Amino acid sequence: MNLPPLIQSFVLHFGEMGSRWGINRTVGQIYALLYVSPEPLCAEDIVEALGLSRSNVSMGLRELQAWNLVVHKHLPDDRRDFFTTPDDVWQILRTLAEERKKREVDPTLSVLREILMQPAGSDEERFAQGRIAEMHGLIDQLTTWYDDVKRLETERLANLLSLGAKITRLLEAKDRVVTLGRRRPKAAREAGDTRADVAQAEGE
Amino acid sequence: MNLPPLIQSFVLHFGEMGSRWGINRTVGQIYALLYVSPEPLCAEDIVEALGLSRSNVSMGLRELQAWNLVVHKHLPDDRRDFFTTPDDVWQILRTLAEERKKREVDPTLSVLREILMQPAGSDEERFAQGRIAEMHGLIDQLTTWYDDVKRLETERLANLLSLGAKITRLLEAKDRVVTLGRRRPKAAREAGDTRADVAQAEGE
DNA sequence: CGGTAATTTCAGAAATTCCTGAAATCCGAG
DNA sequence: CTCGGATTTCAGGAATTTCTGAAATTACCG
Repeated sequence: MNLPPLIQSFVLHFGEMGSRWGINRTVGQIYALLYVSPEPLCAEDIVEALGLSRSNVSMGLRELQAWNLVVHKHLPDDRRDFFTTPDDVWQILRTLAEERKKREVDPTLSVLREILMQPAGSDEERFAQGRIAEMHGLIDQLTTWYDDVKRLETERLANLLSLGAKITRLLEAKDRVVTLGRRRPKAAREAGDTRADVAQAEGE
Repeated sequence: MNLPPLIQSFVLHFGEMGSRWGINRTVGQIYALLYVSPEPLCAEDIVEALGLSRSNVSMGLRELQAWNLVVHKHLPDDRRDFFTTPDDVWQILRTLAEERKKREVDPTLSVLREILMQPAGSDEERFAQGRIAEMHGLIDQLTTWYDDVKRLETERLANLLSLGAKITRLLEAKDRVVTLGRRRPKAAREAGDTRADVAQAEGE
């Protein structure tokens, strides 16, 4: 590996973390390298920087493409493929979440639903179904929330997070806030909420 | 493996998912089994149900204990160790999040901070530091939000999630809502927010 | 068409992770 | 202290995952 020490630490740590989250270490390293590079890189650049075999880099890039994590660029008058990451880290996070949902969460939900449809032949099985239903409910709520939030642009998403704290305090102070907007007609919501709406909804 | 088919599918799927998220397959299976069992199980029960070696089960349970994911029970007049999972799935999720934060997220933040402290010797390194700073910012915001939310009891956490959707609409309609409470003195915040506070803060 | 450079494929080697059985340790009871 | 059941440890074998080099494929160019 032939990199400035500062970049090398990042690449190595990122690879390490990747492998703890089920992502192949070298794929993580490739991503980290692309992430911190000012210009798009071609496969050969990556081979030189990380000291991997050409074929390994090829497989890694293909993996990253399959995850939509990488942007493919063509320079004019150059047949090589160049790659970068998106500029916006929030966008990267969204993509990662989306892909993992598609590959792992959604299939899990349908497996759980299938299990819940099966007839239980014993108390043991009935109990298990109860537990599985709880888990299904949890995942379902989380994904519903996620579906809601994922479309937000970066800036709004960041805002929502920093707001999270304050909403928390509201909830602690006053349970009824959760009825916010729940019984108001669709048309009114689409017209845009205002501070008055908030106060009104809370007061219901 | 010697289990009712319904439970077996769950255990197998859970093990499979575990392994995709960096958790050893059999550890995942052990957890799944404990999760759906109405009574605490001892190591020998697990050996029989899953067909693993006794030592493997021992290592798996120790791993789960290290992650705080398992509840240790002692029955009177029985020297064996029995294990269950917490009843509340949200609590399980919290524990999982907490442990992963401790082991992976926090160390990552400090590695990134360290990298950001180093003097950059080239433009390349300076650029990389900029990117790393963005990533640090992202993780930092997420963990701040998480620290805020993690203390919520189960019911409130569920409420917050279902609220997420509606807050989103507020944000879309009206940016200014994000100033909510931002410039109010600490004492006022600790006294607990009220609707009037919200309206006042927004009006600033 | 060849020629050439880039990329991909894939069988097997290398590395890593996981699992096991045998032995060691622990611990309460007698 | 000794016995016996429960649990843990750990070296090495098994299984899985990752990586590589050689060969194949692709695609552009003259």
